Amino acid sequence: MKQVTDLDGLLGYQLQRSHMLVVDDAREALKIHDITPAKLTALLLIRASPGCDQTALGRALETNRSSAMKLVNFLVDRGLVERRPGRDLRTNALHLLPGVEDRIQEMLKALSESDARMSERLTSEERARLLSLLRKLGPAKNKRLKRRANE
Amino acid sequence: MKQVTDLDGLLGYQLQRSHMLVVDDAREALKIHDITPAKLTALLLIRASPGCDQTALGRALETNRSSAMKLVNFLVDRGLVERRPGRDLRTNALHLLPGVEDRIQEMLKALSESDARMSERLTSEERARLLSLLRKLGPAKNKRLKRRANE
DNA sequence: TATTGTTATACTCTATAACTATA
DNA sequence: TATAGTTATAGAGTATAACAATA
Repeated sequence: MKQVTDLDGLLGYQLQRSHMLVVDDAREALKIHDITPAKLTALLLIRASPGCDQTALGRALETNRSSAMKLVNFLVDRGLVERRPGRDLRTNALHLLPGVEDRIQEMLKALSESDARMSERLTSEERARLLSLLRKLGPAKNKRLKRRANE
Repeated sequence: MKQVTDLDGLLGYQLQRSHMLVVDDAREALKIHDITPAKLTALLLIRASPGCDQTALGRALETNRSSAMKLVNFLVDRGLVERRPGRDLRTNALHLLPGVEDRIQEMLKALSESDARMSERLTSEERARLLSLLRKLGPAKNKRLKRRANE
C-alpha cells in the first residue's frame, strides 16, 4: 500500500501514531501489575488527593460519574482503594489501602522504564524539548470546538 | 484535585493529553462531513492505492480483516467507496466513487484547519521541530514489547 | 492447505438517562 | 431543587474464531 501523503504533515496524524506506539508499550509494561494506564492515572489521582469523592475524580479525568464509578469499582475489586464514609451521607471518601504505596512504586517503575525505552533515540535535551512543545499545543484562546463530555 | 506529579515528566502522559486535545478537535471538525479521523484515514489509503483489497487495507491500518471490513462497509454505505471484482474471485478491488475527490478535499480542508488551530501557539519552526521529534519516538532496535494484533 | 471475505460473538470504553438517598 | 452514588442501557471500537468460496 502506498503511504498517505496528505496526512504526513499533520500534527494530529503524527501524534496519533506516536501515541499508539507509546501507549501500547506502556499497556504491555503494566500488564503484569494487572492495571492499565488509564486506571493507574485514577489510582494516582486518589493518592494525590486522599479522601476525594468519585465526582471530583471524574472531573479530574474529564469524564462522568458513571465512568468514574467503574474505575473505582475496579480499584476496589483489586484491593487498591477503599470507599470510606465521606463528608456527608451521600459522599464517599476514597483512600488507598495499606501496602498499596509499594505496589504503586512498582507500577511507576515499569511505566518509567517503558517511557525511557520509547524515548531512547532522543537525547535528554530533545526529550525535554519535545515535552515542552507538546505542552504548548492547543488553541490560543478558548477556541476549542467542544469540551469533553461531562454530563 | 491535586495534580499527579509522578506523570508530568513522562512522555506517554503528555502524549496522551496532547493526543486527546488534538483528536477531539479533529473529530469535531469532521463531524459535519459525517466521518471520523480513523475512517478518513481508511478512505485516503484507498484513494492512494486504488484497487487494493480489504486485507491489504487492514494491514496498512495495523488491524485485522474483520475491522477493515467494517470500515469498508461504512465507506460503501456513505457512497464514498465501491467494491469491484478483484484480481481473483475471492478478492474485492476497492475504488472511490465519482465525485468523492471533491468531498475528500473538503474533509482535508476541515482537518488542516483543525490542525492549524491546535498548533497556533507554535511558530512554524517549533511545529516542524515537534513533528520531527515525534517521528524519532520508539525503541532503538526492535525492542517493542508486543506488536499490534493482526490475527 | 492457504487466503479472502464474511459473520457471529465478545470485551472494553464511554456516554446518557433515570433512579435513590441525601442535602 | 440540586447533588452523589448507582444502575441500566446503548454505541463505538476492536479482537477472535469459524465458515464458505476460491486459490
